[in-house]
Amino acid sequence: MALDPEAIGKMHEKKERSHELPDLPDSENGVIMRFAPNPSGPLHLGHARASVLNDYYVKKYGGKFYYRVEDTDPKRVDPAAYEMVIEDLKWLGIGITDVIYQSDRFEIYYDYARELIKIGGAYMCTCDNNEFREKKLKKIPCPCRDISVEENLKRFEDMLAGKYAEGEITLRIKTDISHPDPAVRDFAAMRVLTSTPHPRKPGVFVFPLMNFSVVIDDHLLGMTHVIRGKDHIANTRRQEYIYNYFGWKMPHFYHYGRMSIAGLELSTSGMRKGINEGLYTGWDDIHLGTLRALARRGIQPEAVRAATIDIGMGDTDISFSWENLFAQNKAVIDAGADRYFFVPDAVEVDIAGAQNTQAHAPIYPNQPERGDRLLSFTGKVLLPKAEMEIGRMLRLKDLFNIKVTGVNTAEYAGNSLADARSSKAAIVQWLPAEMAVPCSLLMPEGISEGFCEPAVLGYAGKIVQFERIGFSKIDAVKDGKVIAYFTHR
RNA sequence: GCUGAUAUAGUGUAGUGGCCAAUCAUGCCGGCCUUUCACGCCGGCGACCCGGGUUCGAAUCCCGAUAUCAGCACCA
Repeated sequence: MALDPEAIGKMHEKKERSHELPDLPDSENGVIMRFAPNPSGPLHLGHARASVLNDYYVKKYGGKFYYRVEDTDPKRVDPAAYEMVIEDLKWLGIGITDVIYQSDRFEIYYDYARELIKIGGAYMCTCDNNEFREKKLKKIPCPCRDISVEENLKRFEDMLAGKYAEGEITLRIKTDISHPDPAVRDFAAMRVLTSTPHPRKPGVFVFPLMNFSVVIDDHLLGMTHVIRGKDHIANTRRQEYIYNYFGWKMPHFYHYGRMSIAGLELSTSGMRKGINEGLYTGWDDIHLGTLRALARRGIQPEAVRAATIDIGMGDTDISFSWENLFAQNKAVIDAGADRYFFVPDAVEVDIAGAQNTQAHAPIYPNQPERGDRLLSFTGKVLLPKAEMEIGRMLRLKDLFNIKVTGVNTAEYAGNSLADARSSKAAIVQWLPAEMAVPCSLLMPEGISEGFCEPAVLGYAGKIVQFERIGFSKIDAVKDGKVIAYFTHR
């Protein structure tokens, strides 16, 4: 079979709406990157950016992509998140090479901490946290900064032996106490935490802080490039000290700007609070920006991916636009979405003067070969209440014209489509009263109750387009009733 | 307060000194197609934050102002 290469190219052009991201340096032999979230809940749109961007380059250049679970703060671990994140990544189509749990690596961090102390790159600080902070802001070193390596090592082993209580001691990286940026001055690298047991390692009570464990792992795993949010920009500067102490090569770092989403709670803790308070039904509540909420609404991973790559990794702060995501999603789902009638806020209408007949409505107008839906007319139909203005002429789509004569009555007004056109009659969706299936359409602003075609009962889990309403994901079908989530127009 | 970053149409994005009276997508408006307010097609609307400077020439480089954001945690 001969294929026209040009035609294939065009097909791709239409499908791939997102642009190419700029090249990465030192990528000739592949890249090693990672997605390293804190397992505190399921993934949301913000995580999508981090994971998709990194994944994009690993797919582009080849190499490895680690999902590294940054569970070094037991206070911020939701055990359920371990599994949820994996599910979400799978849904998003992220190609994970390996999964690393930082909570499996405490001994490694301890070893490198000892090394760092030995080479004078870190010290064990027993100062009060607030006092240290005040000194730091005034560029004054704390007394612990000058203790000997031997004493530091002793304090370190004492810490591991449990001789210090929570908050009594901190491993600090020796940077430059008068560094112009107060954020980098002798930052903390390890601490004791006994109040919250770690879900995976209940016996551990000495925990590394992110800036320490991240450097150790990034180096050990051979990370070549790191793309992360600009909230880490100061961390990169801090981490540079550790790289330099060990003489390690730094990966290339990129920091993208902040992304806000209009009217949407994006922090995991905020969402959790809302769920606990009953404000949201769960992690997949339609009002949330979690990937599972988007999935439930009928947003496809390809659309999230395209929208994310379209945004790119610029360091400008941006406001995420639902419009752009919906446009991407529409491009993905339209061709696969069969068309059906959904009559919201339905009224039963007797139509006088019409013969019993059958309507043939195309399942997908642009592709007649997909077939028709057969809708029988026997005198009574369901119509959207909003269309029922007395005296108005309506065209029942794929059937005939009527004239509204009362709240529940209408009369036959001919078959001519041309008449309907010339009198500017609205072409409306309708249902035979006897074959209407109750259907609740959940929209962000509320639930629209109505009826849909019986065939929709067979679409559980799929997306249809309710004509004149919009795309909808059939969430559940039970007891002959349809629950649908409105996706977008 | 200190440190750093950013500033192109409603939104997102391209553009790294002349080819930019500025790209693409989305949005909006108009038209075509159509028994959906979908898809598709055609046309249109709409932007270089402000002020200096460098240069023959700046959206692109420099300085300043303003605004926004991030960090200054025993979070990530």
